[in-house]
Amino acid sequence: MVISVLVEINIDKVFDYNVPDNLKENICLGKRVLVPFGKQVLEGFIIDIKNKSNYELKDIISIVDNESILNDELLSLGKEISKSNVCNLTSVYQSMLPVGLKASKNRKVSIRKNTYIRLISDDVIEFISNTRSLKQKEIVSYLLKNKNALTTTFDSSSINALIKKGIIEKYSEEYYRLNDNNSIEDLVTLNEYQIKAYNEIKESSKDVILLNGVTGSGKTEIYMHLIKDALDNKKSAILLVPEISLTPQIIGRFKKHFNNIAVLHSGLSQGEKYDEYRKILNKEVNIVIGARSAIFAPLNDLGVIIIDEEHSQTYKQDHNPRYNAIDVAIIRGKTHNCKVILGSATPMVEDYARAKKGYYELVKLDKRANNASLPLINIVDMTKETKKGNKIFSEELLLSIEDRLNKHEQIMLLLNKRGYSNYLMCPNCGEVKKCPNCDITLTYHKTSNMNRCHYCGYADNNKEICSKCNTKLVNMGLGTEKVEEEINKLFPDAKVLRMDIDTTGNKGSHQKIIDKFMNHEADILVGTQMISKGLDFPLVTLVGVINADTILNLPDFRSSERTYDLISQVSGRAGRSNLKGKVVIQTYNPDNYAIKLVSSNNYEDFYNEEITIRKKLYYPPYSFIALIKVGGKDFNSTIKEANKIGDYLRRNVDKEIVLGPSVASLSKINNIYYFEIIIKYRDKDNIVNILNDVRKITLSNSKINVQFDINPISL
DNA sequence: AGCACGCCGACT
DNA sequence: GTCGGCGTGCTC
Repeated sequence: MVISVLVEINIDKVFDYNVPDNLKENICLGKRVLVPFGKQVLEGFIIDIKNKSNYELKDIISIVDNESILNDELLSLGKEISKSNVCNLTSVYQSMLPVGLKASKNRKVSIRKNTYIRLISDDVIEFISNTRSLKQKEIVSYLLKNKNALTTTFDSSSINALIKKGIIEKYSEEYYRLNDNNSIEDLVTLNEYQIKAYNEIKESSKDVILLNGVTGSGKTEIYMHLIKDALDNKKSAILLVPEISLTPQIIGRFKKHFNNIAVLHSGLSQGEKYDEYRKILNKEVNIVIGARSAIFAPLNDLGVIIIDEEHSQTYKQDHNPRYNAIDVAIIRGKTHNCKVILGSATPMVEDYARAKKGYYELVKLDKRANNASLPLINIVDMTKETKKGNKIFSEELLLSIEDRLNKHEQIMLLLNKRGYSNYLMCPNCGEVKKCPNCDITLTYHKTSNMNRCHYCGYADNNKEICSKCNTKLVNMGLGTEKVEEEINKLFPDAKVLRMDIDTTGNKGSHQKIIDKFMNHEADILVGTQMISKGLDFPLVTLVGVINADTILNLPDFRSSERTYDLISQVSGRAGRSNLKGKVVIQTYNPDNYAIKLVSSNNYEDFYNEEITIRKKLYYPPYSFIALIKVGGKDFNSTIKEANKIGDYLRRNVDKEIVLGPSVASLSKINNIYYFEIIIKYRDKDNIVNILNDVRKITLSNSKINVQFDINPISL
């Protein structure tokens, strides 16, 4: 017997091994095996079973698993993902699994076991009447009543004596680190709007349903009812939630109504994740709630897949394999013949377009469940404020902060940290230099002193003067740390918390900051977009967006969409209770449609504006985008290779647009130079095939490293 | 990924 | 002469 093995290292080749007779019986696709590999010993997945091979074969060493850990569905799903995302197959399989089940020779995740004792003798009654030891009598009579007992309940010498006499035996049983069996409460009944949406979902004949419900409209309750329906039909359900929203509160809400839930997210330890996953493998759960990779949960008979906050960027993995959990959900939905529900208050423009075109079902939920009013949104024109000398905070924001501090209410200040990527802006009129070809913000490169377009490679060096009003341009770039510092200066008595990548490095620190703020141990929370999602602080009555333009001016065709998303989300943080909320948005672009329309809470109008721009410039949904990144140590030879790839693509595509290569946004990392090629295309299959060819060709070129990002979430 | 092989310069 | 630098190629 010969098996094909995908070894744990990311090598783009499959290796064949011979299976010795004594192991044949337990060979199964999707199990892991231990194999000799050169001078190493590695683990790998069995991906094929056959009779012969063209190679001189070595024997496998052993079989790691008793049961397959990659079932047939995952095996073929992995192949599909590796092809459509132009990436290595091993990495796809590995990312489907928790650490404890990945192929890896140095895996160190243990199964927790409890040791028990139980009776094995038939003459127990006789033993009790004959023995003199009180302790042993106590153990035996306990076991007559209770079947088993933890070894720790009794002292070990008595236990050992009983084992020696053949009365009892020790055995061990696995247990899960996280275990809860709550009493279950009935689901809350839906209000009339929720029922209408629910019925529309149930009656739809479409595979994918976009549930567009404003914040607070009660989407979660609808999810619960859909999940219950799946369970009632003896089927299972997956619910994906952005990592950051997977708080104990939201998990608790589901556990209140359902048993048999496995939870998968990065807050768990490796062992906990391993145990949660094993609950799925052992068919002990029928609901999986988790972040991106939970889409691979090997549940059988899926009845529904729900993706909450479907516009969230976190569903796309930002390293290899760059899969998008929504795409995976749709594939799995087809295989299981179950519906995929995409929920959001601010859907991805692409998905909304698909829904409007009828590819997806569009279900709307416009009413807030608890009749809470939306906060008042004020837009402050920072060009006017700059003239008054207010650089970071506008008068209005400062006055509002002071007012809330006096009333002992809380304040959240948002500043997107990605202000890092510097751009030049006119402080007088807010003009930002854009590429004449792409309508994309130019990025200022300090080293070369040039403004560059990361899409097409356009560059100019007019960095000094605004083309509209001849004012000297300023370099934009402001961080949360600076804001915290300024607040401390201006309001020395206020207690300030800061939440960003730098203050949430340790496990649990994220939750700690949230808890502190919740307990009113601080008055002001300064943070990046991580403060914008899902948090519910009843005392927050003011939200300030320090600079709404940081995202708006990112060199990315989705920058307006993201600005709209972020501001509408953070606005939802203000006035969640009976206290009236206020939002102050500081911007140099008060007339920008994304900013204007978010203040009137009008997604539909925003969508209509955005989609015309997308159409004009042939951006998604009117095209697909593929990003090819070419990295190499030597600048000149790398650009040469990148050009070769560009030429190859231009030769092999027809109507599709190939842009670049141009210098990547991060042009040099660790002394490796990066260039980017962008393809805008319609014919998916053709491009995927060509890109897989490019990958094959470039793999043998050790001078360069080529990465593919299909439908990148940011450019 | 890790290891051998091989082709160069530097050094006791 | 020989030690060791790392670029290249191979592992069923």
